[in-house]
Amino acid sequence: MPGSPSRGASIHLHLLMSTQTPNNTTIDPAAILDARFKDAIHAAVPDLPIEQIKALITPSRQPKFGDFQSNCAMPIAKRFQMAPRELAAKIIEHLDVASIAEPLTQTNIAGPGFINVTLLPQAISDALSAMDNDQLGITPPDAPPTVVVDVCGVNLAKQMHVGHLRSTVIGDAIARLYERMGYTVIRQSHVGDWGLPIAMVVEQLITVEDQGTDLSTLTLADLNALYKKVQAACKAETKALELITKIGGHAKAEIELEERIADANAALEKAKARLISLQSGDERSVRVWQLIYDITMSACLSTCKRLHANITDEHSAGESTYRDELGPLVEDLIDRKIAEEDDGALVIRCDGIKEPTIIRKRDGGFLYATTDLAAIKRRVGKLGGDIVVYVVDSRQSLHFKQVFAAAHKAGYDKKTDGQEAVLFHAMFGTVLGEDNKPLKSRSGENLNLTDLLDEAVSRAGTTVAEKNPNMSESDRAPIAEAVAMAAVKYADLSTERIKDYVMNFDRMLAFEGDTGPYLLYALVRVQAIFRKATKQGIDTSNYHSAPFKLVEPSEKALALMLLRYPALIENAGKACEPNRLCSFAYDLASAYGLFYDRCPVLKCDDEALRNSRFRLCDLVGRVLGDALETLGIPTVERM
RNA sequence: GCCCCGAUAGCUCAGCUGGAUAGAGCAGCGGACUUCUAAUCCGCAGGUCGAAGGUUCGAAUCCUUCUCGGGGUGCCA
Repeated sequence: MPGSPSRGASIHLHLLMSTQTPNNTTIDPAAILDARFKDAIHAAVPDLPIEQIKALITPSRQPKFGDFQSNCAMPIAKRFQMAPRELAAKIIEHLDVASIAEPLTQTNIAGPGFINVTLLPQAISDALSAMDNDQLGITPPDAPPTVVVDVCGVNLAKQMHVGHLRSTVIGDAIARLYERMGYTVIRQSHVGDWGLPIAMVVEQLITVEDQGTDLSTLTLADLNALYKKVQAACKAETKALELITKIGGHAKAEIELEERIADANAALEKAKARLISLQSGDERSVRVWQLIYDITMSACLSTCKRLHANITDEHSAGESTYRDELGPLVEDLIDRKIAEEDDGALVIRCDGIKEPTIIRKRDGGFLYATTDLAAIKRRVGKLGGDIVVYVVDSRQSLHFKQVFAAAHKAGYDKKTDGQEAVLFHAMFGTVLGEDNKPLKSRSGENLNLTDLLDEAVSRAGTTVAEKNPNMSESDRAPIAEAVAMAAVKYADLSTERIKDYVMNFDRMLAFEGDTGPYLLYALVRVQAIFRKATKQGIDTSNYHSAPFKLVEPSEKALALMLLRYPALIENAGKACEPNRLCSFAYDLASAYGLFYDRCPVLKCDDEALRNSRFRLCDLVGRVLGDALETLGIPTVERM
């Protein structure tokens, strides 16, 4: 599809049509208003086809305009050459919102034709009561689609760095959002565990083992150092040689370079030979490879666990697991004339994409596009994915555009029932250094993920100790850990994922303002009220069924905020944008902050009002807790 | 060359299908703790939404051109 939007908002449209059934039992005032306005518009403008009617209901920006507004009158008036305010009046005449909103009159029409609606307090209370259940008002679809989420994607013999943080944290959050919506979610970590770079490391390890080194004590840090070393050793500096030869004169330098290049080429040849022995199942090669795999995955999965990311061994589907599928897959593509030979290589050409997708090199080797095609085939055909989301660096955008198109051409995006899966690259921005340049792993010192997390915990520990001088060290440690993870993860999740990301310790580990710790703190304050109540002997057994009484503006604002939760989860999930949920969580916490300041709970003399506030606090705590859980951010009971 | 992405307050960022006076946080200034946890709350100040055109009742948002920055671009992953 030429000119298709690269932003993900509309990716699931066809899916929505097929799986989403309108919920008639909704209590969400915004949804009710939407339905009622559509009816009224239809009555007022019968010529407008029903499927084109949009009620355009949005929360009002300012309290003086009421709680919600409909912006429907202006575009319709434009289309039918009517006066918008007159049309608005006509819509109001046909509008039946008596059960949930204050009666609408001419004074509700403002500006060019906005229709302002103020909800009845009872309607807000009823809606809150209705959402006060285990699901917090979120209803799963009747036939839940299956979503495969490509996350994490670590490489063997390499420590996780900040780029993996993004894929892991954002990917896990997207998976959690889908799970929260009731979809079936399958996480897949496409581990880079195959190919020449790994063979280089295997070759090197076998060499040092022959020299007497005990491999059983190796750590991931050792492997990482080794990886860099062999990468450098195999890199032939042919360009430098050309340059020196061109300038001429430096005979000695020229000879040195030639020697180095010869060494590099020799190392490369040995690595290639090792790759072949590895691929053919040579016992020793495989044993060393397995050792590298185990060391890497053990370290990375424990980092995932520490990050509170639900990525485990069962989610790992390394490139090596596709090795036996690549040959047959390529044969299939040749047989069906989807792939063609070009200059010795095998390529797939797709309409609208200039660059062909190379799936087999001239020397017969396969490439990462080949593996990714096999992955799509497995994820759609075998795992039954209706949606496959790739949470990968934006620099891979052309690659995925090619692979998706190639998969489509080959029909690998068709499920067994013939339905086409939605393939979506949920790209995220490059991690930049303080100098605004991409952090390259080559130049990278001190930016591996474990160091970052340790630093975060250390800083959090200092703050926790300051705030809780009387708390024991053993009590402080888990709090510091949770606060640190909340800070790091929220910093990563709260910005628009497509934008480049400037790596900044102070910002990432800040504990004040719009941060993860702020959200934890808000939750702690909710919970503290109930603890204190018990301590003071205040009865909290009756609030669960207490009617909501929304007296103060701040508690009404808090209530309206809560009601937005179910729709927000759905929108954030379908767009694969966890940052929207972050915004919501922050807004909710802020609304609670104001409520907390303005509305005493324990000291409230009116028992009915006190119970209402208890119930409101309880609901805030559960929604905020649910939002944090959906983001994958750990919580604490005190801090 | 071609393709993709970005540009909003001093700094870091929000801004959902075009809506009313563009919002937060940090930094700055001024207030609020014998009070449900002050990791908090309130107020002040801070803007030519990169530039110029266009579309219309209405544009940070859509279209065109341009500037700057980043990335990618046939045999690495």
